[in-house]
Amino acid sequence: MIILSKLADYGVIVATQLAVGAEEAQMTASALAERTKLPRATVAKVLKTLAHAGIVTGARGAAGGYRLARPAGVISIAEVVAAIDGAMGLTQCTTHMPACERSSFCSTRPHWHRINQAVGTALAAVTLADMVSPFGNFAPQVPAASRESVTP
Amino acid sequence: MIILSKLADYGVIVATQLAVGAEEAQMTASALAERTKLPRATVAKVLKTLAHAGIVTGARGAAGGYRLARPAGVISIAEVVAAIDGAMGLTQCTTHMPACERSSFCSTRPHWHRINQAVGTALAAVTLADMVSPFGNFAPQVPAASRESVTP
DNA sequence: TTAATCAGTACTAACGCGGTCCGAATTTGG
DNA sequence: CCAAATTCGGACCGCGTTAGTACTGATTAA
Repeated sequence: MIILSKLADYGVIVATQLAVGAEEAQMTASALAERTKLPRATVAKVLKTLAHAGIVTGARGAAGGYRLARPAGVISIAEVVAAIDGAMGLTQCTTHMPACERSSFCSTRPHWHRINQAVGTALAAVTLADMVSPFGNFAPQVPAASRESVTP
Repeated sequence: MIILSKLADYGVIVATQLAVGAEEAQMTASALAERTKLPRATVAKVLKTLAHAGIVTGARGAAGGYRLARPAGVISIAEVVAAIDGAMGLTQCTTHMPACERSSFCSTRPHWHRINQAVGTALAAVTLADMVSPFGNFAPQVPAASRESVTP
C-alpha cells in the first residue's frame, strides 16, 4: 500500500530541492534533474504540473528556469501532493461526492472522514522549509491551523 | 489521490458487516454480498485475503461460512487494510527497504516517516467495533492521533 | 538571428487492480 | 456408507491508470 504516487514523491523532492537554494534561486529543469538524479523528462513534467498549480513559477527564454512562487515556509506538503495526485481522500466515497448507493446502510463513512482529516492535518503540518532540514525534529510548536490546508 | 484501494474499502465494509452480527455469527460469502450490495465474487476474494491474514476464519462445507477470528473490538482498521493493500507506506522509500540511491542526499525521508506514523496511528485507533456504530463521535482516540503528528 | 529554455500535446509500455473462472474440501440427506 | 449439494481456496485474465518519453511550438536573452 503506497499512499503517494511516484510522481507526487518526485514532486516533493524537486520542490524541496528548489527550497534548498536561496529564496530567489532559479534553476532549470535540467539542473534540477541533475541534482535529484531523476529522469530529466519526468522532472520537467512534474515542474509543469506544479507550475499549473501555482506552486512554482516558470520563466521562459534563454535565462529561464523555475523558482518557488512563495516562500518555502508557507508551502505545505499537502499542497504539493494535491497538485499532482489530486484532492486527497481515503475512499471513493470521500472524493466522489454523489454518495454511493450503500450510504444508507454503510456505517463506515463518518469514521473515514475522521481518519481522512488526520492524514490531511499530518500532511499540511509539514512545509517545504521543514523538508529541507535532514533532521526530523523540526519545531513542533507551530500550530497546524496557521499552515495552509487544502483539505476541504 | 485515493489512499485506499477499492478492495481495501470493501474489506472494511465486509468485516464491519461481520462484526454487526453476534460474536459467533457465521455468514456465507453470498450472504455478505447480499447485505453489502457488493459483487459476490469480489466479496469472496476479499474474504479469502482476510482469511489468509488471520482476520476471519473460513469454514468449508455445506454449512460453511466466515466469521471473525477475534472479537471485533481488537481488530483495527489498520489490520484489515494492511491485509489487503499490504504494509503501509507513504513513498517507495518506506516500504522497499533497500534505500534508494538518493538516500544520501534526499532529506525528505525522516519527515515521511513521521507523517507515516501519524497515518498508521489514525488507522490503528479505530476498531471494527467502532465502525459498526454509525455515529462518528466515539471515544477520542483519533484526535489524539492527529495531535501526535505535530508533537514528538 | 540564434541558442536556450519553458509550455503543451500526443504517444507507448507496463504494472497493478478489479473481476471471473474452475478445482478442492466438507457437511448433510438418503 | 455414499453421493450430492454447498462452500471455500487458488489460479487466471482483461482493462484501466500511471509512468515515462518524444516531439513541436512559444518565448526571451545574448
